[in-house]
Amino acid sequence: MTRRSDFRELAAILLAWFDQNARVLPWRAPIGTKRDPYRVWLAEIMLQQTTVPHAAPYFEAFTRRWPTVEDLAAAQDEEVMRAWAGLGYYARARNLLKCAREVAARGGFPETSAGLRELPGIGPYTAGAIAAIAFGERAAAVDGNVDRVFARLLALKGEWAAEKKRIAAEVAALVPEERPGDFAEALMDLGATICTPTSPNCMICPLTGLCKARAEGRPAEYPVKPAKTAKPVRHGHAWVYVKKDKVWLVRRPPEGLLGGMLALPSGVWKEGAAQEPAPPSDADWQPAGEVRHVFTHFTLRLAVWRANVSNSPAGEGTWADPSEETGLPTVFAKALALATGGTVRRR
DNA sequence: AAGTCGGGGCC
DNA sequence: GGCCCAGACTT
Repeated sequence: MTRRSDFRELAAILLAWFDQNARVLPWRAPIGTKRDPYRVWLAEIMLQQTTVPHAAPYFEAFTRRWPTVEDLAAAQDEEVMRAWAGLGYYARARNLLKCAREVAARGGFPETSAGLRELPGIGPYTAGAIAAIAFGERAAAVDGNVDRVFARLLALKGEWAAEKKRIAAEVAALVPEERPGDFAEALMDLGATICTPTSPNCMICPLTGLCKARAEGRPAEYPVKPAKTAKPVRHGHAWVYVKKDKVWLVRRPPEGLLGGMLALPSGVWKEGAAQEPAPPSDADWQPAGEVRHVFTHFTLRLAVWRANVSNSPAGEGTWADPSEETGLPTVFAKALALATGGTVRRR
């Protein structure tokens, strides 16, 4: 464990840097002013494994449409899933609604990290971030930025899972009594703007004098992470029923990949060789091309088919205007654009 | 500890 | 093409 004296000035240095260099972001408020727990929570959920530029317009749309947690709790599931389309990791949206309803029922957010941790979709990082930023608790918020910053500060070379545990302990010990939320955001801003993954700008880093990786001269070589396994390829087919200017959309089952989302009819996607096309019903199916889409743990090659019909297919579904439809996950938006000659609509 | 779960920008 | 990103949840 690092001796506390090594880093005893770290928080003060970082906060002074933050006072001059804090990013201005939609979910933030001027330093020293009170933060709305609902907005902090919503932003933290949207930002899980998601970049700031990607999440920002969704945050604006959600807070405009549902200004309070009670508003969101009263929303229809389908409306929230539609509004989340394109943001990814759709279990977040499902948990977002569960969480909003629990919070509305209990009359507000828990005000401690331990209490927040009990809510769906709130893990160790998010609980710490909300507790520190919205409630001023002396809690640590260790995200990917903070892991990287401390891997470099300490020049950690060991097994990554073990090093992350050590980092969590180090950061927890360094959170100041005053301004714990600013400390959390300062570390994230430092990681996002200076101590970046591939080319850290040590020349302007306020912590350069404390950084062991910098002293070694090779900061970009940290953190040392295990090699990732190759993605397999899965093949599938998607079926675009066209009736006049409308297309047939279905809703996916509530759990699993793209769970609860609007979708094109699409069979099971299998690893290995391309499958024989097996349309859900007979029609004059014409090939529209292939969509390649990369998911977290596999690559999909989706053959897209189109047929003009005059009646609705069997089963649950709705006719939608493809030029106006914004509720589809990206893979289906791409497939639909291919079949209809349109473009992928995104906010 | 490993696998599941999205999407997009950057190198 | 691989990497990363304000990670959580399940097994």
